[in-house]
Amino acid sequence: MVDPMYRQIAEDLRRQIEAGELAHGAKLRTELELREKYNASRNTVRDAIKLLTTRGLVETRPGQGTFVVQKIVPFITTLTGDPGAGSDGDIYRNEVKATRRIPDASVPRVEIQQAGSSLAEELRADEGSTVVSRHQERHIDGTPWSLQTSFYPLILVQRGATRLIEADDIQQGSVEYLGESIGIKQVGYRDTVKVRPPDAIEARFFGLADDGRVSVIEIRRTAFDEGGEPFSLTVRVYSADRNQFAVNVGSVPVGISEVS
Amino acid sequence: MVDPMYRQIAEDLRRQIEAGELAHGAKLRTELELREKYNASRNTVRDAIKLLTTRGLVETRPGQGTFVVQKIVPFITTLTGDPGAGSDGDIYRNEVKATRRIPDASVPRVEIQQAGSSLAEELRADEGSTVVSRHQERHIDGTPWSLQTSFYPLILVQRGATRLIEADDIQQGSVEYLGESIGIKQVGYRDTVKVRPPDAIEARFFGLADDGRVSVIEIRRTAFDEGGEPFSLTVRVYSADRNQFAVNVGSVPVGISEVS
DNA sequence: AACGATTTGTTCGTATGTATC
DNA sequence: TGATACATACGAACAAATCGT
Repeated sequence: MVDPMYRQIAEDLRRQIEAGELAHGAKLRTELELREKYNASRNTVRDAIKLLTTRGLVETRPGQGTFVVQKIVPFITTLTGDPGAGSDGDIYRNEVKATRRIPDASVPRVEIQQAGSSLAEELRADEGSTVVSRHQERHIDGTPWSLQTSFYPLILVQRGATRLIEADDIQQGSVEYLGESIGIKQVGYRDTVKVRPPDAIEARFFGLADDGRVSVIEIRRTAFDEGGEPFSLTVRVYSADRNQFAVNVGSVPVGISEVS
Repeated sequence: MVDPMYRQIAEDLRRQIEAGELAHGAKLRTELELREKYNASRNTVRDAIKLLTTRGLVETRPGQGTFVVQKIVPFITTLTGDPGAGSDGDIYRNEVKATRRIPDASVPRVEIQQAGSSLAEELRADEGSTVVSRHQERHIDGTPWSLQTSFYPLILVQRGATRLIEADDIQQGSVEYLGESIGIKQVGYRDTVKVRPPDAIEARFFGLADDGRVSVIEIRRTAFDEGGEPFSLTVRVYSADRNQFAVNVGSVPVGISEVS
């Protein structure tokens, strides 16, 4: 009937945090002290703390102690925008500029690959057909923000969009570049949003605990040309605890403030 | 230099799962068997399994064993739609109908509350002003799908939209009802998407482990009238492991298939 | 730079409770 | 009811990270 002891301890600590008795950033008592206070073993206290860490309430630092997590100011990205832009770094630049933060995108890592079944389906290409992938790490204010990989059918390069296979940032934005170089016009795009645990690379890049506690948000953007055919796929991955997303439909007043 | 043993064990099990040596739904060896295989203590084996659980790879069932998680077919909800509709149950009905699943919404729980600072700001009302809240549990095919709470300023009821305070489903959709009853026209809406750990109520409703392993997705939809003023806020919460969301901008071909 | 004190991280062994078959 | 398997709890020891002296 009664909860296990480690849950009771966790609940008591949670209550103290919610009630403000333990402020953000404050240090909890040490495991030895809590062990005495609750008259439990150190392992049981540790189980309670582990529960709170998976719930995102506290974090432990070896050699220092356990601390109530700081409140993070989320970064908001608007997914809806100009149907003819925004497939690559455009939204990135606009959003970052608007909020006066300092952006930084790494030099693209360009690879030539064969499309797997999933990628081929999303680009409506044949499985095994050749694609160009451009991978970038993106930061804001020096902290990791997102990992981005864009895929383009190699045919676009053969038709003249040769800069796609150069390891340079396409400053004007890839959508504009494709329009100017080979006349592809983007008339729309579709984003799919999904939440999943991070893989090892993502955990390291975002500085997340590698125990899958914090999720990442994956947004896949498929861009369509005038014929309704997809010509690029951009996959962006964000840390779920620092990012929010907005979707505006119809007429929406500007300057909606951020919510907690 | 080397990883702790429980991580090595977890890594070995993960590799087996990824490689398909352990199929979806397959039962792992018992903790005692794994203890012998890896020459470790049972507690260490349990630490390894715990790591895989938080990563969403396996689940344990008392008295039965540990199993590789089944692949879940995600349910996709499109956030972009008609600017003049979709604030309440409309999208719900449309989406569910289109995919031939069986929807079921509970009778609304209607409450009269005072707006807190956050809610007041989102509705651009005064803090402490009175609002109507309508809360519903929504299922698909009999399984829990989302928790939904809509907030309306009480002034709308006083102006004649009296059905807002009746504990009946508004079959025609609240947006249409507000238009017909008191002439409020929705010209747009804004969704904000955020990921967070579930609270106790959400964990129980979605059947999630109550240790915060699986996140929930919270979508707050603010609806705006012709004057650009917000007149309703709908908060929907989904389980992050079974749901994805789509955003269409511009001209996008229909019938994009679901991705894994 | 070195050292000791403090604090969390890992690993073991053991015992008992609870859920399932 | 008994057997099996996971859940909880205790105690102990050593390792590793951090900090102040």
